[in-house]
Amino acid sequence: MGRGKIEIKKIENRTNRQVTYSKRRNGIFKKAQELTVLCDAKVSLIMFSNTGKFHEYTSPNTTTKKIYDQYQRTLGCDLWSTHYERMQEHFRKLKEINNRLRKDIRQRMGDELNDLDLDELRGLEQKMDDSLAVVRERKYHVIKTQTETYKKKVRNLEERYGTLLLDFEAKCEVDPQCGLGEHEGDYESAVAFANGVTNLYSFRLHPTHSGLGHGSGGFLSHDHDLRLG
Amino acid sequence: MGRGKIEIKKIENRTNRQVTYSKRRNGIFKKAQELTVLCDAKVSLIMFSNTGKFHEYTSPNTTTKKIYDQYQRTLGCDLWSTHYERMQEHFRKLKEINNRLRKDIRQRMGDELNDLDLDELRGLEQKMDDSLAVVRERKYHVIKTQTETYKKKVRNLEERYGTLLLDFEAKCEVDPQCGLGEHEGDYESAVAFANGVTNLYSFRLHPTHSGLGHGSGGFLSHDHDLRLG
DNA sequence: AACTATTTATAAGA
DNA sequence: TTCTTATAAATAGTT
Repeated sequence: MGRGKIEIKKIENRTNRQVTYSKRRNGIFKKAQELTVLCDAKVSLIMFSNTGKFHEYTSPNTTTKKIYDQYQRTLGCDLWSTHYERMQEHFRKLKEINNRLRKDIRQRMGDELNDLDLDELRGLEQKMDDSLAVVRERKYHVIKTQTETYKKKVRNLEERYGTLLLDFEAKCEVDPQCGLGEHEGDYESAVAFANGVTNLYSFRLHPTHSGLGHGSGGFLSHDHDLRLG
Repeated sequence: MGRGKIEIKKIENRTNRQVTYSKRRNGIFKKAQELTVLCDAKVSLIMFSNTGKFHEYTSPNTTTKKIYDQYQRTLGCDLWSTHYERMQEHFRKLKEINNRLRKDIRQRMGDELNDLDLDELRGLEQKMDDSLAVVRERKYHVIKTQTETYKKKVRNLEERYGTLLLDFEAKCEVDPQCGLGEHEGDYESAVAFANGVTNLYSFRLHPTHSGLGHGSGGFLSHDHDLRLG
């Protein structure tokens, strides 16, 4: 219908194709609208041009979604249903796992023990006992590591302080006027420092204290708050 | 286009409407197909007649679902997207909860303790210790209950057996021919049964056994397998 | 379903 | 793009 008959095959001229698309698109939309009115039909017409441009016609009194829902009902579902069902299945599994985990935790917390029989209770107790041992072990390890670290720091500081003190003593012998009055008689402790003899240091500075307590045993007691830093 | 011009309004004659629907439907489908070829477009055309009959045209090399996906992408979501996104959000939350639960369990099992500091370790230990106490308590309770139940059953059976024995003795006195030879001299144990004196029964029937052991203490030991039924 | 007189759509040109 | 118009195509009413 036009000045000349055309063959139904892709129009190679870009402009021409676009013009034809535009014209025929309007033609189809008009026909769809007419069909809707004349025959009281529901139509959903979605088009994407070669260039990705989108146009649609949907009969009044309905929506694209409604038509698609009806489409799916008519064809006995599809489109989303498989995807949807897979999601539902995934949900189901996740929830199941979740519930198992929750139950496990609740049992390990001592709730919800009522449906466990004696064997299961003994198994649970055993597991928890083992796990508790691991946690204790780990805690002791952390305490030990921290203690060692601080011991080393203290020793290092003591040594450096002792060395400094010795340097001062030496300097005072050469120049008696250097005036470290308040340190007189500290030579002994300075030597001790230099050798890292902590107990002497502790005893001399705080004769009423029992020292830092390292190596005195019992520091692994789990009721003993040993935060060191 | 036809013998006469028609007004675009619903055709009231049912047959006429149906015929027109059929003719024009084919017309639109043909136009859609031509558009697809001429302009290299993608078309999805879904129609429901007045009577609910369904027809569709979809361009080759595509599917209704593909076109709808593109449709939604183009319109920036809709139709399913909100639902879909809600599902995704739900998924995310479930997974997160799941991971928290898993981590909690792993820590309670003694794995993955490395990122806990001393305080957290002490807290965990305390929790596990408390929970373990609850589990032990529950186990002891189950053991106790089971033991009590079986004790009662044994007592009840003893009593019924004893009563039966007494009845027999009485019957034999009235009719000495009743011939319970193998039970002669059992009167004493029968009375004992009737009074529920288990130890006597046990002792007389199995003089080398120490009885059922109830009330002997130590049966609450958790290393003692006490399955009773 | 086929026919066909007419209306409508549109290809090509402006 | 849009308008024009000659012509192809669609189709309303009829058979």
